[in-house]
Amino acid sequence: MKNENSPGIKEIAKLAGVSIGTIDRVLHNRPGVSAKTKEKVLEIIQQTGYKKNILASRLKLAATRKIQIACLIPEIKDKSSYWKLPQYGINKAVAELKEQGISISYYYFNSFDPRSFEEQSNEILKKDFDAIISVPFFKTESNQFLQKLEESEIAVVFLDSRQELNFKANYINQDSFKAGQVAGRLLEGLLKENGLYFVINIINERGIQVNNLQREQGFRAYFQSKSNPGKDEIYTINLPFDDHLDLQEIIPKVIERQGPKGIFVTNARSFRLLDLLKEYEDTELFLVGFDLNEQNLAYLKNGKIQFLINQKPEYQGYAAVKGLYKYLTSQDQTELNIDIPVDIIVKENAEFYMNGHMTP
Amino acid sequence: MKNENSPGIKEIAKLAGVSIGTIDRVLHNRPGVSAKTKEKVLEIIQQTGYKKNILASRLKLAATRKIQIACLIPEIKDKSSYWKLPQYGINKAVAELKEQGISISYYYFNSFDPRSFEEQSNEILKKDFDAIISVPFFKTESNQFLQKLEESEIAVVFLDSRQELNFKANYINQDSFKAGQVAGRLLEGLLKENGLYFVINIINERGIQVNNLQREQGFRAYFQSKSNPGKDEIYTINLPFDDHLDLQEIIPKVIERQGPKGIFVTNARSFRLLDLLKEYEDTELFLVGFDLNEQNLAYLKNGKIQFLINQKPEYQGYAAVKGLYKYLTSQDQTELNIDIPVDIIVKENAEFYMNGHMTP
DNA sequence: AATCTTTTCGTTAACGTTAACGATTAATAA
DNA sequence: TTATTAATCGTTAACGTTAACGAAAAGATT
Repeated sequence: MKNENSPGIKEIAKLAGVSIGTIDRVLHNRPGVSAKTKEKVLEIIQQTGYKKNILASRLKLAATRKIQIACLIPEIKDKSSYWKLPQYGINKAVAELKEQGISISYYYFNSFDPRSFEEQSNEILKKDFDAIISVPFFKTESNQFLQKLEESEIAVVFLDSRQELNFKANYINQDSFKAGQVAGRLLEGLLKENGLYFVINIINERGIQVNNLQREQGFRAYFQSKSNPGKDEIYTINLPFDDHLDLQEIIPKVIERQGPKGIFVTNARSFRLLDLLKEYEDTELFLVGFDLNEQNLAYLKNGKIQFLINQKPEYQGYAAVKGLYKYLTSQDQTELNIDIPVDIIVKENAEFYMNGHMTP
Repeated sequence: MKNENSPGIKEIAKLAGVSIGTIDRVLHNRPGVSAKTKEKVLEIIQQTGYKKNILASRLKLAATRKIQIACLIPEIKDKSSYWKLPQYGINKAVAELKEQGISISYYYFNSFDPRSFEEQSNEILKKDFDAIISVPFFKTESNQFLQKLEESEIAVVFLDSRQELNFKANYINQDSFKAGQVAGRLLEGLLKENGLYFVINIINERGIQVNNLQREQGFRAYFQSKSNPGKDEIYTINLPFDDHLDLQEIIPKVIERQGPKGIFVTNARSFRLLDLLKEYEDTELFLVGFDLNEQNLAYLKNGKIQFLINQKPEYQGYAAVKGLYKYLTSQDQTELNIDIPVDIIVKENAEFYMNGHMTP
């Protein structure tokens, strides 16, 4: 059962009339080989289509120097923090790649404080990491970080959200605009023509997040693209969230309107809204929200939330590590940019997507 | 950056006071080691939690004997055959595992002829395969096949559908009952109370397929579980499909009824139905179907189909190979049984799921 | 021309596992 | 007892890649 295997370094050496040491030097761009022989070797590599055996390579390297990845994400304050989810996926991927020689180091920043991001990113730069997984929360600070990383040729993958930065980076995240469009489609199906809609942005002291804004834009774009646009009413309500939500604004605008209403909450906190709307249970609300946290799932189960959109945070982390491994071992960058599908969750299919199910 | 690596075979040998050859014999259950030393070695393996390095193992073994997988699926007649999709995923996984030493051999049967399944499965049994990927289309023939495979301890993974067989096997497929429930939920959202529904089973000469039946059952179960069951009307129509669909039955029952109607087509052929209903365009139909074939997607795009359910056929094949590899190299069976999520597809998120997107 | 640098290259020992091949000891037969 | 066979075990070379080490050749310096 011996097969015509792809050529190894030994075959290349024989064909080029040199030793495997020289081939290795060419492959790794190390000095100590004359221009002439280098050219010859590269030609043979081209012709034969030599591909290094990652198995053998990692077997050797895992014992000497691990692939070191740093992960810089927001602090995980409580047990149900969103950021536990990508971390779960990252840890899973690292565990799977354990014997390939890989290590992960976590750094945390305060998501209300750009300076903490800067401090932590500087800590990372002091070390000798091969790649970074992070989140483009703060525009200027992310740009600074990217600039320094570009100089030292360290790969970066951003999770969760995307914004225009001055340096190219890799993104594994959901297209929030498209997610907003999907939300529009789903609510329209429930309300039909001439619907009444409310986009609820739950904002913090730093204002609205880029993800949420893009979701709203997508939502509105969906209704604009209808054959009879303008027949629907869409209102945006920005609710500040510090300790608690203040419903002063929402009560007259939403509750006191007649007929069915479509509510689109652009972040993970739709459950907060519903917690406070308990006393208005007779209002006919249709709600689409984001993320499969415990509270949202409870409302999905009892029918207060019709649809949830999942952005597969666990898989984002998982895919980032796997993608980086592939890139660092094979120079294959294709898996570092993933447009996460807009998963639609209803009561009946919710279980599949919980507990960090890692299937596509 | 040298790390406390998990112990290798050499450490075990030293601790047990024997040579690595003996350890290897114990690990592979090969003869030539006395009961006493075997016991001792096993104890050390227990204590240290030794795990073999798959990297090194496959590096060695890939050169001598490949992992050989046979895949027995229905014939692929035309370019848009459903069975091209799992095959795509299988080939992708095999390509990724190429240097690990793996090979795939395809066998095809005629899905209308159980005897062709039997013949092909006998062909497979003549060879020396390590594992089988197939489809439990024919109950008695699948049972026969499983029995013979069990004797020779060959692993089996069934894709696509599930039915009760006399021998245990692994399944990577979507729970069709749950998919039917989801379809019920989606159509109900569009029709609201007291809806009028039609379940369309498109059947062939061998009768209704098990998947389709389970989907119908799930659909009906959904409406049974409503708080006010019995208010909805649900009719089942079995349409024979040989060369073409005959709409004689469907016209009076569906088209001539007043008001909006929900249509649930339990297989991939919803486009066939719509092809024939072109002349009745003014009827208010809401349609949920299965599978992202080209024709269904076209109807999704132009709004004739509201929702499609995706069963990720490419991923099923992909996961089968990856799961088998993990099982055959690490005795880890956990990835051989996957309950594929019921992906809900609308016009706005369809693109993510096309072209065999392999992300969870 | 002889010595010293520098450049260029081949040799070799690992990484951890596998399995063929011998070597040693124990068990049986003569 | 000695010869023969069987059971038990250690040694070794390989899988393909990596990189340290040192040898040889070429170049520069007195």
